[in-house]
Amino acid sequence: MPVTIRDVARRLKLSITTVSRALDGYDDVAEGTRERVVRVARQMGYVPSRAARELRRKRADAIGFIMPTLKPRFADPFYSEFIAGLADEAASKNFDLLVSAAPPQAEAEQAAYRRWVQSHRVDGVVLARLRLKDWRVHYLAEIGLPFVGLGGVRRSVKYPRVVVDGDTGLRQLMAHLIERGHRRIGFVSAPPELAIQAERLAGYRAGLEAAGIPFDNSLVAVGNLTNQGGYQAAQGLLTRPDHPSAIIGVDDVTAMGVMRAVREAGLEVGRDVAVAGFDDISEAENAQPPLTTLRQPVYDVARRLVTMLLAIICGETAAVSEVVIQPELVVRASTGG
Amino acid sequence: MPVTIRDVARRLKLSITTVSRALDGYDDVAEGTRERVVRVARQMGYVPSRAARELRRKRADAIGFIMPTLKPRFADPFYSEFIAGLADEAASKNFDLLVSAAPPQAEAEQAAYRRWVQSHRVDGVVLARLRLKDWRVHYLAEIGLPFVGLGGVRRSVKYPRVVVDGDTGLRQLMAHLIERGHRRIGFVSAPPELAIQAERLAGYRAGLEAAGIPFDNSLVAVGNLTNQGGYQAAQGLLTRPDHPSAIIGVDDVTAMGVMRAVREAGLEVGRDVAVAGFDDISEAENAQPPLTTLRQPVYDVARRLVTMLLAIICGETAAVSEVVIQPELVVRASTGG
DNA sequence: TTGTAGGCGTTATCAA
DNA sequence: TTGATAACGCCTACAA
Repeated sequence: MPVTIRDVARRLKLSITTVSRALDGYDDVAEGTRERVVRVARQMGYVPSRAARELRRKRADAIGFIMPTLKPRFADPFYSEFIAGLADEAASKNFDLLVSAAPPQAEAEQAAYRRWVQSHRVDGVVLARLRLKDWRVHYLAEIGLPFVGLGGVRRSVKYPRVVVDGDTGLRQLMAHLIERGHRRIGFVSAPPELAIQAERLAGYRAGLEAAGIPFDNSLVAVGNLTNQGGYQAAQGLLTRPDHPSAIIGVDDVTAMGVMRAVREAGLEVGRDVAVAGFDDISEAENAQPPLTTLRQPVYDVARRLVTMLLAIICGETAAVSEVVIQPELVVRASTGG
Repeated sequence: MPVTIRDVARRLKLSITTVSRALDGYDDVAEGTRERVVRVARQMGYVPSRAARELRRKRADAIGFIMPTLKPRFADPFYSEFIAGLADEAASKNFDLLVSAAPPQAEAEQAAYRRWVQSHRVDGVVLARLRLKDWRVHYLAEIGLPFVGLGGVRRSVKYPRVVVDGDTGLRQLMAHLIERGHRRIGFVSAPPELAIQAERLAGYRAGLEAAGIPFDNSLVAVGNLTNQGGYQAAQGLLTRPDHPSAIIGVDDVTAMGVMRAVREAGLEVGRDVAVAGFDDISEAENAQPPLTTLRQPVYDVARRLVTMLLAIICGETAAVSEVVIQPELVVRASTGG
């Protein structure tokens, strides 16, 4: 049986009210009493019951994150780092992190969010992999559950977010490739419904335009953010006689698949075909050849998101509602660096 | 304001007792009443408050997992898949998964576990990356919080676990390499305090013995389960004139670092030096050359662990307390396959 | 500055 | 088969 606030009060011959207030740092408690209370409470190993507190305060002291998973096998390295960031920042503020998993846009995804919302299990959620039309945004806004998003469209519903500027990032990357002499640059995209896709494709197109190169739709192949998807899409691009001399993957995982396709086509990455990605997962640096990419500070972004979310939950209506982070172009050998 | 059990009772002109019992499926409720209760409750959108239930039942309906992280950057692909498995299985049983992160053996790790334990935030925890002497095992056993472990020593305290048989796995891998003609086989280990390390090293040694090759301690280099660690350790092994003709990484992440070192030494993986790992993370398959490894069904292992844990929590003292899973040798080009 | 008491939404005990 | 009622542990008006 854990020690409760009553036990502490009894021991001190004080009321539970006083103990409670002393522990919570109210200023209407005599300094001497507060010290005694704090000392004895700690010594007795008192820890408030979160269930009771939650019931009373109607706050779960927890936030949630639902990982977008694609069966049967899911191991996007992005998310382990992301979750570590969420967890660390939440813990530092004495919040817990609940994690669930669901395939995007499936019924299971709705069920997962609803489960938390309806049972008041979390005080807020972090959204990742936002879609251009995302039911989650409308749903959460409507029911009034605090949430923040990693990326997302700027037009529609406004919500607090951290945006890693894929548009600008891709312009830089394009400039880099064009400077290297590439004119036919392929792009293996994400599913079109994703916000990052729209943003990064825009950057890709802007990069072409800036160099006066006309956009050629046949150089864009659709992937699915997996290695396999990147591989297949790149194969399509490479089997053509006039294949592109450079291919950008919308993320690193995709780009790794692209590299595989290039090699299997009997071409050398970095010499015959330049390849680049987005994220800078650890795999990128250790690839052969190392992958040029746009680095995204995933861990820090995650912490930042939690900071923003907790500010909302705790009622500090922070003015900052959109943080834009510039990805860093990391040039490696895959683009002949 | 969410609808409570009182609202449902009032609407039905029943007592909250009856409603509660009807919803929980007790058999002392008239069939007709139960149907009405269930229908109306659903129609009113009633969802029990988890906080209240938790307070009353003294069960959190949640399990916890603390990711072992190494700052400043953490992105072990193993854990995103692992967490997906934990989350899916937990959700299917209507449990939530709490995730935290802490560097192994640091003070923060103790703090993280204690936080959950003392405030009764979780009904049980899943342990990964067990150490030979692991304070967590003793701590949890002592306070009586249910837990299960992925791997771990067999001798000491008994606890329910899933073991991926690294010993047998490494024997197979060794047999494969020896059959390929390798006699000088290096091993880049994990930190010695880890249980998987002891187990896999034992398999390595047994493999040597089976072939009548004497154990040479200088062929074992210490890594740290990171790419960088594998890289540096392998460098040490490769700078010697009589370098090994094959090097095993204690896990895939390590092996990827080994491959990098081999290439940088001007040698070709698979031809000059064979490399193999353990886990079969997606990176392994897509590596250049693809990495021979021992496949571990991470997602399924995670689900299994949760199943075992929930059985304990729910009082079904399942007889099965140790599940042994055989890893599958996947031969790829990195060992000249 | 401290204490009394009511209630958060459930479940469980005991009567009816 | 159903209904009062008492906890569970905490917070917070309000009273002293």
